[in-house]
Amino acid sequence: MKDVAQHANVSLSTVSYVLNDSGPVGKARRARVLDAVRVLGYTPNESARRLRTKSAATIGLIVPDLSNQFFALVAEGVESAAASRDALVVLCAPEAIDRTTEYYVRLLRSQSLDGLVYLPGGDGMTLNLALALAEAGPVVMVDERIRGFDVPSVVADSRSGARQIAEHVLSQGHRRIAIVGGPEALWTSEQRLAGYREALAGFRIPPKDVPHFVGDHREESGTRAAAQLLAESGADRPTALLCVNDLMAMGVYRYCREAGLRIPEDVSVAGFDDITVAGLLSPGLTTVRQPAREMGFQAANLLFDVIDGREATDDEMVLTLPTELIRRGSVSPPHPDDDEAPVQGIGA
Amino acid sequence: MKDVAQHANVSLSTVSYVLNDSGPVGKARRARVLDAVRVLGYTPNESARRLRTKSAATIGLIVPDLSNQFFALVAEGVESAAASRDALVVLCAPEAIDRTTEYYVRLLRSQSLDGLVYLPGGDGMTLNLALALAEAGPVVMVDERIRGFDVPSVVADSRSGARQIAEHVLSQGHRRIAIVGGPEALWTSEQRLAGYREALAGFRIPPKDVPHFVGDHREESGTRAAAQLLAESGADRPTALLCVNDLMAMGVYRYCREAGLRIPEDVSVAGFDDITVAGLLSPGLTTVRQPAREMGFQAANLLFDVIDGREATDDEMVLTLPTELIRRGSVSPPHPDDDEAPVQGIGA
DNA sequence: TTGTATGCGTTATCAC
DNA sequence: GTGATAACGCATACAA
Repeated sequence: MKDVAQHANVSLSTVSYVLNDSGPVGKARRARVLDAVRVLGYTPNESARRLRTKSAATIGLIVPDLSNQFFALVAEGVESAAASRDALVVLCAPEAIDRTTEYYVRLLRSQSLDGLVYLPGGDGMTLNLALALAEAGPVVMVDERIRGFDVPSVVADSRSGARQIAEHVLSQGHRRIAIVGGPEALWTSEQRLAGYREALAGFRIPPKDVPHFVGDHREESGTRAAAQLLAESGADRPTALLCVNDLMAMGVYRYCREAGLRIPEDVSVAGFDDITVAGLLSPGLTTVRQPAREMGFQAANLLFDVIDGREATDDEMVLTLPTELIRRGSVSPPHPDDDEAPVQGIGA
Repeated sequence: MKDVAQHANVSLSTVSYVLNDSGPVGKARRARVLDAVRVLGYTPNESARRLRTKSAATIGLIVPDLSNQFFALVAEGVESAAASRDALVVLCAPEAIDRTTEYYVRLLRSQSLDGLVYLPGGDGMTLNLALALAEAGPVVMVDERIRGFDVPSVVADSRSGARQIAEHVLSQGHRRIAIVGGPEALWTSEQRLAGYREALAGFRIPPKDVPHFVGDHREESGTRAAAQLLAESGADRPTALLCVNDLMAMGVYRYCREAGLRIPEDVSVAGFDDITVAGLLSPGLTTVRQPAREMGFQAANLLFDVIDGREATDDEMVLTLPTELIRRGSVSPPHPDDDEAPVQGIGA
């Protein structure tokens, strides 16, 4: 920068002025400076700028698991929003190494990140973490909320989505339903459960009659769920499985394939998320679409608003994006005559 | 830090010394400093440190598309390696906004990133970009290489993987094969093509007899490929499709489903990557597994080696990880009697 | 409108 | 062993 000033015969401040037009400067001089910048191939040193301004034009993104396409899409949305504002995104995928709350707080402070987009994973400790984080700097949450602690957040309308898909399943005639849920601490798990239950209640089915498996959102956990819920092949076996995400529904598919159960003839399956594969499974997975990329995008924008002081930080600001029921082949009316028991009857 | 020094009754240099043990310091004083750090909750200012040391403990990751699970896994690997060395990863997903070569160069320089892991996408301009980048700082490539310009890179053994899967298909009896390729500029496309051709040559099938569609690695492109390659239902219609990645194979599945073609009865399909969904499709997709996470991990480690001067930067250092053929249901012997023409014959 | 001077929080080079 | 002190590259209050 010194060189630039010299090359343009101006002082350092003048250069600084034109670079951030933070001060008035004559046309001629400005041109000279710009020229010098180009000629010398000058690139401002962001580290110095940060040190001086305390702001980094950089946000952090905490995401549990990039191999889950839903999360990956949220990440893309965040990146995209950041990019459109020339901000950087530093990626934190805690899955690999175990990071402590302290780690993130230090990250936020020591790197002088402007803020954090926080997409809580499956584990616990989210509350403490969020608390500590929000204290250390601006934080907005995506896809999840934490009860009792209101940071701004953008979520999808899980509850209504869950209600819709459950109603769809019920309206097909299913009455023996089981739920493959997510980690109990999560707001989304709770919301979707609530949505399911609303629908169930509408059909006068008491919660006690609805088995509930607690999964962890991963495929393998869906397989375990199916193994447990579909094990007994008696008349009590559920005819439909409501899964709180597509990955676990895929796990159910896997189990069914291995167990020789047909979808949807033997059991109907419903998912949540509408990740790409949902449409490619056979049969296609009936699910609820969440606008993943959009959620990430909005979340980042919200964060920038908070950072720029356009929103009150401690406001209980929550953006709820609409979900959409996607009907495909994995849900059909139940076929009682395909159940083992009746089959025996026929055989007799 | 000043506060810490004061609280511990030592000078700033002493504090600095204990914090990076970059100098000898008495036990008592060291203890006092550490204590003060804890009490005051001191967090070093990384911006200042960077300014001073010119090193950021931060690398950049350029990745084309996070919604492709293969890329997402590579990203996870990179993140994981970085995390284990307490380094940060800034994410760049160029898909969203169009970034110029210049942008990345400036990124590398102005943010004083220590280096870049570069995973080229589908588009062109990779050569110029890589050139400019490598000039601006340490760069290692993952999954791809650029001919004529040797930066260190870690790749999977695409060629041998492609040969294996093609041989598998051929050994099932297929002779009318078509290829769903990737962007022609990419090294992987070329390698896989070469692998296919080696196998084909082994079975005395001239390249001219093998239709070749140029895709872009995205699912939709696979659908188009299938539409084109499988359009004519005559005796010339290929009985097997070799796809250079799973996403496009999924596109083929989609086309087949909509066109009423059965897999593998009417057409066998082979993929590449072995992303999660490959095993969940019906029938399972026969494909070649690439160690995606491992590739990212190794790439980041290689980058750190280069940064730390443990490897010659301009060395043609390339790490080739093994691939593995995964046989599932999407490839079976051809069923000539299922072809339309013979069917007519039978009907007559 | 433009230049000068100071400080941001660290590290590193010296003397002590 | 330890402590002053000078950069690092930039932004800005203030003087000119």
